[in-house]
Amino acid sequence: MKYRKIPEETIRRMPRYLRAFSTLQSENQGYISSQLLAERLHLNPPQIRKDLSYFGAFGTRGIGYPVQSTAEQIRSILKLNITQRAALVGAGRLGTAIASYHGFSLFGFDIAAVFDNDRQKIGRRIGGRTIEDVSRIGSVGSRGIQLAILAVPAEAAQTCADQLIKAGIKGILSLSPCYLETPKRIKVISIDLAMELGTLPYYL
Amino acid sequence: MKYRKIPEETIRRMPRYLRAFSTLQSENQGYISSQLLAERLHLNPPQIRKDLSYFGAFGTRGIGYPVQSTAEQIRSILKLNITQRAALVGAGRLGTAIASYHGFSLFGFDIAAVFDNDRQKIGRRIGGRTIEDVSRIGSVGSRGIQLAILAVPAEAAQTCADQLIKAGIKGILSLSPCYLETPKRIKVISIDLAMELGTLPYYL
DNA sequence: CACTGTGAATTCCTTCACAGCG
DNA sequence: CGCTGTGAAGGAATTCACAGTG
Repeated sequence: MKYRKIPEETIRRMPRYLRAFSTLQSENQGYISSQLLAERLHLNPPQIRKDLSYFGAFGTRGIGYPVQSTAEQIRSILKLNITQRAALVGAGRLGTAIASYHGFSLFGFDIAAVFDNDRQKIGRRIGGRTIEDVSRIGSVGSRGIQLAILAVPAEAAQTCADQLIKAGIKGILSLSPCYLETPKRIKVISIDLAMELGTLPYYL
Repeated sequence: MKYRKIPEETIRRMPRYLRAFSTLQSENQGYISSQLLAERLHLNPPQIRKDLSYFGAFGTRGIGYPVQSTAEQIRSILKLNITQRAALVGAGRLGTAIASYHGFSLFGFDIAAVFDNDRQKIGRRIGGRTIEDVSRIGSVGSRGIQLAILAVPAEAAQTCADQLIKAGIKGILSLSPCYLETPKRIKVISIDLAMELGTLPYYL
């Protein structure tokens, strides 16, 4: 396909494809058609074919997509073929839940550091990591950490984000209910549970 | 404006507007222009004007939107002018974090019940509520609970969802990394932190 | 005059329909 | 033949440009 800008929405669906292909890998499936994959993911077959085709022709006509190699392809497109180290900032209840959540490893993430500003918490261990003083955030650059998960109170979020960016962080997943002011080169994904829940009553 | 279908995306932005207007209320601002609001929310002014105009003409030409009454309007559009009771299913680390998160109250949510299947946890209190046995989920209907937050392991999510729906739940916010099979009348919002994080390395 | 409200234009994304290939 | 890959069509959301109004 001649080059066309890859839609943002396609990128957002890629991890879904990867999860599906990972599952198929563990089921030892050899091939999967867009039809069958669509049923699993509740998408339309052409959507899947178009999405994947943005990155090249992975499929075999008449048969489908080879599970093994397509999984690898998607992993390398998303740069998840190498272990991605992430720092977790905030070791409160939410941070603790995240630190002990094993779902990240499927995508090759490694929560390589946990920071907090509470003297009580520093030095304690959660999810197998020792909580460090937030003042040591500057060390992430030298530790090969480019991503951060922010699970701090809204008031602290902007300050933490500033420190993280100064320390060389390139992408942030924020769970604080506020907008972060960041340079354009930094990719920020923001999730606010209350806001997501806020749309539900409308549909009642 | 003659009737036009309200875009899904507009609905998704409404809680953002509500949060902004709530803040403006507490700052005792009388009016706000789409221009200024757009700067706060990092949106374009016409976007905001169009979104709000789907629900009627709330603004005053030459001045802007009256903070107090627009906030009330949005609250009633989203059905957040009345207290919305929600059940939390799963009192693990994530559930505990959610139970003690105060951000929901800004939108008028009340976590009115917490369920878990772990005998160890039943009877204990988190976030001011007593954890109930998941077998009592059927009681939500009679307790005026129409919404649920699902924070259980992926394996348990579908079963819980089925029980919730049988009990009369109309909307679900799921934090489990899996697709829920539900009747079309049920609104489901699904958030998978690992998948959200999964897009970040792509942009590095 | 400064703002909102809104058709029209544009951009973006999805779906279709079928050509192309194993 | 059965599937993928893709240009073209269709649909949805955003942005523009300006008419309308307190």
